[in-house]
Amino acid sequence: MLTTPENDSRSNLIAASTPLFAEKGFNGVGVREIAKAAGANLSMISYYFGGKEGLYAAVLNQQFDTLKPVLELKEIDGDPMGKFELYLRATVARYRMNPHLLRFYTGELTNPTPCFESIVKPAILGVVQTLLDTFSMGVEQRRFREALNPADAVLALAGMINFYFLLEPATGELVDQAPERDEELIRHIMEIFGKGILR
Amino acid sequence: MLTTPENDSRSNLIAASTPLFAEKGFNGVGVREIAKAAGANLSMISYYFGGKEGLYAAVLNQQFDTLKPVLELKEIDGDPMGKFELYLRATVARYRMNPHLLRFYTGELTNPTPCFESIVKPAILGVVQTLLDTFSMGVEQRRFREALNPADAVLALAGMINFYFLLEPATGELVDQAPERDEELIRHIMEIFGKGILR
DNA sequence: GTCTATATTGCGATAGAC
DNA sequence: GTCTATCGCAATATAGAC
Repeated sequence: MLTTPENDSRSNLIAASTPLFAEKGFNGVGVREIAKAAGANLSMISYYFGGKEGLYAAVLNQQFDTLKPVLELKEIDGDPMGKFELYLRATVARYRMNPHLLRFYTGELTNPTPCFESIVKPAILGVVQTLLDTFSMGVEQRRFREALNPADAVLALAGMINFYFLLEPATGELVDQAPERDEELIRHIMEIFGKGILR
Repeated sequence: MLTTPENDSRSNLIAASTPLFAEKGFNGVGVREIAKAAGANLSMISYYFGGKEGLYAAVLNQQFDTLKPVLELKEIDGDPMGKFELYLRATVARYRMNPHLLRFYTGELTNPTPCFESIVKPAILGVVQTLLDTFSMGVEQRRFREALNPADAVLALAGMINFYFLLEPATGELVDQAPERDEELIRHIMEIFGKGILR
C-alpha cells in the first residue's frame, strides 16, 4: 500500500473501476465486472479494499485529490479577475485530462453515497470558499460592484463552466464543444462574468 | 390508463417511486421497496408498466413534461432579456415546486439509462434551442454584443441557474439558498448575465 | 386487478487450498 | 497474494389461484 509497483492488482482495480463507476454509478457496476476489467481475481477487491465500497472510496479520493490545487489560488498574487481566469482554465484542463471527474462530482451530488459527506462535500466547499475569498478581495479593492451577493456571483461562475461540460452528452451535436474551442469558451465566460461584476 | 381514478395502484406506483428513483437512482431502488412505498403488490409493476424500466420511463415522462412550457417562450412577445428572465423565473419555480426534477435531469446526464436518448435529451435540446432562438433575436435587434458565441452565452445562463440548485446539497450550509432569496438570486443572475451581453 | 409463491439470475463476500 | 468454490441473500419477473 505504501510502495506500490506499477502493475499490481491493487492499482489495476482502481484504474479499471474508475471509468466503470463513472459511467454507470456505484450501483450500476458489479464486482465481477470490475475484477474482469482489471484482470484481477474477484476476491482481491475485499482483500485490498475491504469490499466494493472501499474500492469506490479509494477511487473517489484519487479523483477529488485533483481539486486540491485550486485551493492554492488563495496564496498566489494577482488581481481577482486573473485568479478567476486561472480557476476557469484549471477547471477546463482538469476535465479534459480526466473525463471521469465530472461524473463522480455530479453523480455524488445527485445520488449521494456515504462518500459524499466524507470526500465530495469537503472538496466542493474548499473550492467554493476559495472563490468566495477571491471575490472578497475584489470587493475590498473596490473592483467589483458592491450590490452583488458574493455567493451568487461565484456559484454563477462555477455553474457556467461546470454545466457546459455536464450538458455535453445532450448538446454535443447541437453546439460545437470540441476541445479546440476551449480557449474561446474561457474568453467568452470571462467576458460575460467580467463585464457584469467589474465596476 | 386513459381515465385514471385518484388512488389506483398505477398512479400510486408512479407517485411513490418518483422520490425513490430521484434520490437513489434507477439502480439504487428495488421493486419491493417501490411496491411497499406505494401500498401496492409487487406484481403490479409488471402488470401496469411491463417491469421496473417501464415504470421508470413513466416517471421520467411525467417529470420532463414540465419542461414543455419553456418552448412557448418562442411565441410570446417581449424583448429577449425579458424572455431570459422569464426562463430563469420559470426554472426556479419549477425546481421549488418539484424538488425531484433536477435529480432526474443530472442523474440521466451523469449515468444515462435508455430513457436518456428517448426522453431526456430531446427535452434538453428543446430548451437549449429555444434559448438559442431568443439569443438570435437579440442579436438581430442589435441588443447583444456580436462578439459572443450564442451557444456559450445561453449555456452560461442555463448553467448559472441549474448549478446553483445542483450544488445545494454541498453548499447549503455555507451559503443561504433558501427560497426566500430566490428573487434576489434571479436579479443577480440577470445583472451578471445582462451587463455582460447588452451592448 | 390483486394476491401468493416461486423461478431464475445476479449480487457481494469469504473460506480455505495453494 | 491469488485462486476456486460456494454461501447467503437480493434482485426482477411471472405463473397461476382467486
